[in-house]
Amino acid sequence: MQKTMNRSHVISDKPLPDCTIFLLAKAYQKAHGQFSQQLKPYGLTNYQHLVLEGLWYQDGQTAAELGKMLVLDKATLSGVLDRLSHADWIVKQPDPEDRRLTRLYPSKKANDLKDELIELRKQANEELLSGFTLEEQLLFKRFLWDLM
Amino acid sequence: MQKTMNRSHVISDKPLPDCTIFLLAKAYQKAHGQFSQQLKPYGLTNYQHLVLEGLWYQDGQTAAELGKMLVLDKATLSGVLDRLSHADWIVKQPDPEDRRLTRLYPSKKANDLKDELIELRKQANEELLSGFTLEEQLLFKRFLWDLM
DNA sequence: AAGATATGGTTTGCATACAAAGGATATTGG
DNA sequence: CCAATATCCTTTGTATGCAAACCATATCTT
Repeated sequence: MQKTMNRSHVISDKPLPDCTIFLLAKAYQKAHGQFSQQLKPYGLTNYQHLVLEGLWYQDGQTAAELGKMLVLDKATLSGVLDRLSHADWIVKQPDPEDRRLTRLYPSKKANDLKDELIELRKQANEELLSGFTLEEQLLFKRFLWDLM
Repeated sequence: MQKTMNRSHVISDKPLPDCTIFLLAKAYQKAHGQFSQQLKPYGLTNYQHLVLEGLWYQDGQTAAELGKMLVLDKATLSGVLDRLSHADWIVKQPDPEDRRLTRLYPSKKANDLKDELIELRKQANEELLSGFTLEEQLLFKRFLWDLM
């Protein structure tokens, strides 16, 4: 019932070591998990934080614009925005010129925590890459960037 | 400390380019999306395929063992296994020695498609990394590996 | 052996991801 | 000017991801 070990040359008893998709998933899983822990005290999720950063970068955006910028599906974004506005992190304001549009703004509560929350992300990134040299970090980010 | 070039130096009108967590998420999003498209004709999802690979690598595993191997939460795995067995991709067999355990086996249907499905993953990985040199590919995988 | 504890697996609850359909609101073409 | 079409956003349905609560079943302790 054992079928030799044709493929999947094991590295330290883990399988699929040659599957980059798997590695990507797990690297993301780890980064996501770490950051979400740090966001917990604020009652924010990763995507909610991401949306806030998007709005700090450019407020008054419509949901569609934000979705393009953050590469988020409209359906996904719709729910995130809903929870963000209910928790008073953002304000949804219908565009008077085109009533299909909803323009988005960070709330006062969000702006009061802006510096703190941006710093939090920076530190999370540094922590994530702390095992790499500066050169490796740049190379790694370039690789990720090129994948998109 | 070293907060030279602040954040968000825009590259081609996209924000947060210095956020590795974001880049990781999007790289994963892309890889995941591509592979899931290729799996669609088989009626399999990425995680379902992953579980099958895990069982081909070592069948008769318990859900807990598989979860450790694939770094999947047991709650998540529970649902995946349920759908896999309902669609006749795997067989759940309670362990007679310890009735808490459920041992998992690929079904005949799964084994008949084994080579095809493994090849599919290989090609998806090659496609994903096709823009990189062989050296870059190795380096990139090493980086991902080191993150875990 | 009985109670406490540990382990395996499922279920629940909430937050995504994404396809697909739907509703409201422009815009456009004849 | 109106029907066809396009756009924005929401809703629905399925598949995760993970924490937490929950059974059932060992195992350990006394």
